[in-house]
Amino acid sequence: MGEKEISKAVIKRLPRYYRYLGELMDSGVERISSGELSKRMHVTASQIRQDLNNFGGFGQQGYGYNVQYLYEEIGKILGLDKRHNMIIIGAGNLGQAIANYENFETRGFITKAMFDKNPELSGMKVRGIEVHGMDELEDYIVSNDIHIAALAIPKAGAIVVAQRLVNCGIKAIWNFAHTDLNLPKDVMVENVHLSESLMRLSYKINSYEQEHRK
Amino acid sequence: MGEKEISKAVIKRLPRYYRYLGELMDSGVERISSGELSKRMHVTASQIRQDLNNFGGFGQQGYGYNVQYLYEEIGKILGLDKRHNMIIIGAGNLGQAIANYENFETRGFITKAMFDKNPELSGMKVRGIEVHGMDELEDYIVSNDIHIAALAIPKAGAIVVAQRLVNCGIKAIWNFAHTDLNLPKDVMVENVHLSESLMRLSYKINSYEQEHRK
DNA sequence: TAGATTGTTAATCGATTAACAATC
DNA sequence: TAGATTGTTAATCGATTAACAATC
Repeated sequence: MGEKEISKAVIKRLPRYYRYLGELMDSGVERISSGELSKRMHVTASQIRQDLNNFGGFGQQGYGYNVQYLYEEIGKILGLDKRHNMIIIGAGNLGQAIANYENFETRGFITKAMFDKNPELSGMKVRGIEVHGMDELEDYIVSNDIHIAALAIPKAGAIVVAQRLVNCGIKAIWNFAHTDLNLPKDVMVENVHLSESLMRLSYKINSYEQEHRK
Repeated sequence: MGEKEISKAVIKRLPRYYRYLGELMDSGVERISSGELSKRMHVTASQIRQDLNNFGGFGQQGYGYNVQYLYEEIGKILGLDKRHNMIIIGAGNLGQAIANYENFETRGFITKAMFDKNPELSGMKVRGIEVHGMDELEDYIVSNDIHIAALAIPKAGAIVVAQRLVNCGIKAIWNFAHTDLNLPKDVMVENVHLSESLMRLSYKINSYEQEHRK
C-alpha cells in the first residue's frame, strides 16, 4: 500500500544496515543508538534515523534500537522473509561462483538449477545443483515456480535469453551481462556490471594521482 | 589540478556513457547529439550535457558529439589510457571468473598472478595466469609493480589480507568480500557486494508485489 | 543564411544535515 | 526525576531539469 514513495538512495543503504545489524547480533550486542551505529558505519546519525523512519518508528527515546528487532524488521522490508526459487543461466566460473554462495539460501533465495548452452556441461552438478541444456529453460521455469534468473552469460546472448525469460513469466532478473536489458516494467532488473565497477576504480586511482602529483 | 570537484553521481555514470559510445562506434555511428543519446540511454539530454561539461566542451553546436573523440576522452577521464598491473587474491570460482575476462586487459588492467591460501592450487593456471601461495604475496607485489588487488575471498580473511596489501604499498583494492574495508584514504577501494545487490533485487520484487496486490 | 544543437545559467526538485521538542 | 535518544520539522546542500543565448 505504498503511501509515501521511498527514495532510491534509502533503498540502496538498507542492505548495509542489515549487514551491520547482523554483525552486531552475532557479537551479542542487544541495543544500539543511532549515534553509536553512525560511528561504526561512517554515516550521520541523522541519516540513520531519517532512513528508518521512512518505514516506521523502530526505536525508543532514551534507549535506542533493539538490534534483533531492527534486523528482523529491515529483513521484512527487504523481503528476506519470503522464499524465491532461482535459476542461474550460464554455468561458467561466474555462474558457479553464484551457485556456491550458501548465504543466499539463508536469505530466501533457493537456487534450483543452472542452464548452459554448452551440451557438455549438461548433467554436471555444482553444490548439488544440476546443469540443464538451454532447450529445457521454459519448461523448467513454468513447472518449478521459478521467480528469479541470474544471468551470468556474455553480453551477446543476454538480450535474447532475457526475452525468453520474460516470455515465460519470470519476475526478476539479476543481470551480470555487460549490457542494459530494456524489459517491461513488471520485470524487476538488478544489474551487476563488473566492468563499470572496475572503471570506477580506475577513475579513483587516476584522479587521486593527478591531485597528488604536481 | 582538481579545480572543481566532480560529483560522485557523475562519476558513477561515466562508465555507462563509455559503454554506449563504444557500442555506437562498433556500429559505425560517427556523430551523435545529446538528444539522440538521451533516447537510447533513457536519461535526459540535459544531464548528458551537464555531465560532459564537467570535463570540458567535447561537442560542437549544431553538430553534436563526435563519437570516437568523445569515447577516447571519457576513456582518458576514467584513466583507461594507463596500464595497471593487477593480482587476484582467491582462486575460487569468483577469482577465476575475474581472471577469465579478457576485456579488462583491453582497458589497461593486466592480471599478472593469482594467490590462494590452499596450497593444492599453487601452480595451477587460469588463462595462463599462475596461482601462487599466500606466503609469496608481499614479495610478488613489490617486485612486479602491482597496483591493484582484486579481493575474491570470504569475509573472514579479507580484512587481514587487505592490511597486508596496504602494508606493501598497494594503490587500490577491488573488494568482493562482504565486508567494508576501512583503509587509509590513499588506498582506493571499490566494493562489489553481491549479497547487497541481491537484497536490492529482493526489495524490488517485494515492494512491487505489495503495490500490485490489494 | 537557417536550422540544429551545444554550453551554461537559472529554476526546481530531492536528499542530507541540523536542531530540538517529545518521551522513554 | 534527570539523562539519553528518538522522531520529526526546518535549514542547507547538492543534483537534476528546464530554458535559452551562443555558435557551428
